[in-house]
Amino acid sequence: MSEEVKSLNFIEHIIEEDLTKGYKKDELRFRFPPEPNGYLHIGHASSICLNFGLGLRYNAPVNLRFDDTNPAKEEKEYVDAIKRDVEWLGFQWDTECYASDYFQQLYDWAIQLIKEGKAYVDSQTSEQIASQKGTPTEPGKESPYRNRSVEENMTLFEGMKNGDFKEGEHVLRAKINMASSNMLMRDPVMYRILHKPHHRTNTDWCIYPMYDWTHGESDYIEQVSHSLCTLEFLPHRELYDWFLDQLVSTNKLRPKQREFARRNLSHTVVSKRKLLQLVESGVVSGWDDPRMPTISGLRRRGYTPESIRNFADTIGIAKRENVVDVSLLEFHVRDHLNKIAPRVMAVLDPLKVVITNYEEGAEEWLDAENNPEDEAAGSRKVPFSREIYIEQEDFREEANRKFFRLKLGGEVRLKNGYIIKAESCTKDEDGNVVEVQCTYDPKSKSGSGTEESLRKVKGTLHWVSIPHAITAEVRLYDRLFSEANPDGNKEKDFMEFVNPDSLQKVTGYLEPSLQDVKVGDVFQFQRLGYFNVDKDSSTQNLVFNRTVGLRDTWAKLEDKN
RNA sequence: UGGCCUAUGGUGUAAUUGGUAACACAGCUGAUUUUGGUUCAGUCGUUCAAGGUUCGAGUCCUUGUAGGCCAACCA
Repeated sequence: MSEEVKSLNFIEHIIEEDLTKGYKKDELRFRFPPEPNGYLHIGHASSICLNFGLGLRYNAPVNLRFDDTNPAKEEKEYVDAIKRDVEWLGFQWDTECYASDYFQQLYDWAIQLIKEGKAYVDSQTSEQIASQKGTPTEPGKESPYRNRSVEENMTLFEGMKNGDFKEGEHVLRAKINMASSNMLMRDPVMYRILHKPHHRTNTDWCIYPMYDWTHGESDYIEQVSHSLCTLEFLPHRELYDWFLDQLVSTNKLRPKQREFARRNLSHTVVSKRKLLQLVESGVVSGWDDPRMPTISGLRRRGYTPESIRNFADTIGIAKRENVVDVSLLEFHVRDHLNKIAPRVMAVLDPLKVVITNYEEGAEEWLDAENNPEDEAAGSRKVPFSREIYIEQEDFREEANRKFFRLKLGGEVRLKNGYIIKAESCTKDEDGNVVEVQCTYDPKSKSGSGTEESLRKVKGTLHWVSIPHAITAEVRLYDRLFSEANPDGNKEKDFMEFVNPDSLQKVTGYLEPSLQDVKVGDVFQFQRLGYFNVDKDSSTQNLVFNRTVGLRDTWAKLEDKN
């Protein structure tokens, strides 16, 4: 296998340059640092693939670190879900880390800053502090508490830690520069009081470090060489570096933060807050609703880890604003499923066909190939009888030459079966066709090798024998949002673009081989799309999700007319 | 009216670091096909604008334009 020459993204360029400038390869270390306050989505998948991909590329360890500094929002449930998702995507972390493991070290370092006169306790309200912050165009004002003595700061900070104060009474701030053009450098808060139990440290602490005071220091503790985050953290870099400047020792590796653009996907939203809103408003059934762009939603929908990784690989990483078309994701899942999904026959919108010259009560079991892309997949038997279902849209009383399907007087092959000819049809009082009467050519059986079986007819239809069919609930999904970029509109809230028809449930008639499927099994319902077995499924009540439809050039042709 | 970031086909990303603008998806033709799927062949279309440096600019410089980020005791 020859190594394909693959171009590097800008992060890889940075690393390559660092390697030439003295970094040693075994010093490289990365991390994926989610906050456990929600489920991972496709945007995170991109970040996961970036960090773990780098780990694979450079044979470097990658930590999974939970940024758990805000007990008000974080829960163990999310920790577990995140671990499950990363593993499912196929990655292995080196060490499972928690920012909360560093609370004591962070506290000790904070004491050090206080002693060096680089941090102080501010006793104003958050409103007062905010009002002194200034604006991007005006400098801020210094707090009246900015020049407290080290002793007073020490006493107060210890009091904060010991629970002597109520929430909001004091905060610890870094003493930097209230006139900085970077708002984050205007004496940022390092600690706040929160009398809330933490999912790991319980009530050990009632002061919690802020993101900026935690993240770079955690990277430093773990000796992460390249700390990659999204572009909105770019202004934080100056502060990240300032904090590191205060405590980095020269014999240890100094982490560097670099930023990349988050990936947006068309026809959906990728923001935990907005996804939470969809869950809480009941628009979707939960974080793993198959319409959700969460990793758990995609998994339930039938996406494979390979397809998501290939997608992330293809879209790459860069610094500009982007909205990736969801059709690219769909391409990758089709691409993978085409190779692995067994083919079966299912009818979702049935029309009864009676084969008038086929003996009543007779049945035969026909050979059917499981996957033309994979000979090793073998074959199975499907039952055939006098009465079958085909799709409503596969029959028209009359149609032009472009219509390759069944029409009166026309012939069509039943997949894996016989060539049939439509002779007549019956309609209900509204004029809808309710049954088609056909004749079949007994010598045209698929694979029989007869001259008739080799005849070419233009159309091939999938079908299912009515007496043998089993039923299932089939859930058909459409895009969750009607707008390509639902959160790109300044006047309208993204919730206004929710597609009310994103879920349609129908009863499907399936070939009986589907009786014993397991949750998660994937299939191609021939000519319809890829489907998997939903977790709501039981032996009595099968439930399938449509992962994605097949490419449909016929539908496009129809749309044009 | 501050600071910072970004700008390459419809979409996403490349371009040996100043040397022929390409890859994937989408679109369109056609061939193959017992899935209007797959596969194969072909096709369409790109450097935000204006100046400048240079033998040569997507790449460097200047100015402009457009978009984004920054004023949580969130991350």
